[in-house]
Amino acid sequence: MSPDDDEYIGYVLSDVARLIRTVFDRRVRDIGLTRAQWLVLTRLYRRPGASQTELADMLEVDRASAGRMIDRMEKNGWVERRSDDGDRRINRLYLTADARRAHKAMWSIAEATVDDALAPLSATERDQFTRLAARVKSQLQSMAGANGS
Amino acid sequence: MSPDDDEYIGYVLSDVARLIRTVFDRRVRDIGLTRAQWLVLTRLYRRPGASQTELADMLEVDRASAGRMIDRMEKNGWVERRSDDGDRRINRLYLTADARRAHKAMWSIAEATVDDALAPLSATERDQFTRLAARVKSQLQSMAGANGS
DNA sequence: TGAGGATTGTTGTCTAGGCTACATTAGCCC
DNA sequence: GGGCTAATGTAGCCTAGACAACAATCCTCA
Repeated sequence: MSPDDDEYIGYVLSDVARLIRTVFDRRVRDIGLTRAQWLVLTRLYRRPGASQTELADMLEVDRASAGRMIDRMEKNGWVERRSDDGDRRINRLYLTADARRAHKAMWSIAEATVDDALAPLSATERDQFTRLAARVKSQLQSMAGANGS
Repeated sequence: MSPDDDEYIGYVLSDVARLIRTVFDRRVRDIGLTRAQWLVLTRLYRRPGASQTELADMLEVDRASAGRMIDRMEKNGWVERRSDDGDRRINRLYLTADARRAHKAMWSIAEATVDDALAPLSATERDQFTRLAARVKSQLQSMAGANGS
């Protein structure tokens, strides 16, 4: 493998993720949510009342990054911060009615986007691809968790 | 497939790419280049004297994004802008001696990182994974090129 | 009970990328 | 030549994420 090889898996994976984000964001631009924000939405839809740290864990993202995401989404009326009785450090997060309504629309766009992206693959290949990617992901998670190097 | 499924391929792929970037950047932090900057380096190593637009095309990235990347790398002494004789709009890009030296080191770190990430897969599986990802990528490229939707 | 350590969220500073609008410069064609 | 169009790079404004440092709060244990 050489730096000259455009098919190097490392390149390809970053590209795939960037392209998915770009395509998805373009498709849903008129709704006013981005892909990353929609991920927040799916998480809070399932677990309303989660704290910011819990949300960050679910998204596997920095606490600070999650906090800023919530800032944006709160400003735009998608998410509400409510204080926790009993622990004044915690913000409990809830979706607004608008957000709950948008959830379904966004999900079907997301599904269609991924379906389109995977269209060239057969059902079997999709399955293989998904399973292989999941294994790579969990390997990376342990590498990232192990404090680098 | 439901929003509740953490193994949804759409989630997994973004996660894989983000984790690779994080792990790689952490490993090479002391060198002073990030993964994205190292990608620039590999491209200019192969094609010294490329214009900014050509570089943007090679990276499949916005012209503006590429321009800012070059700003940062020029400031840090990795890249040089030289004006073109004959077309005053164009900046021709060249690596500095430092950058050419760093190229090899970065490449082996990149290779090791990807190798580690793919470690759980057999040789055959790696191959499958790479080929499947490449097909998904080219599908996404045509989707992104086709002006969204 | 009170001191020290852990947790939670925020802020600052950085890279990275996208889109739009724009000035400059080339090229082409009348 | 002169005017239109295309290409090039830049700047402004936005999201997104990482890391570090910090204040407020909570918890544990001596």
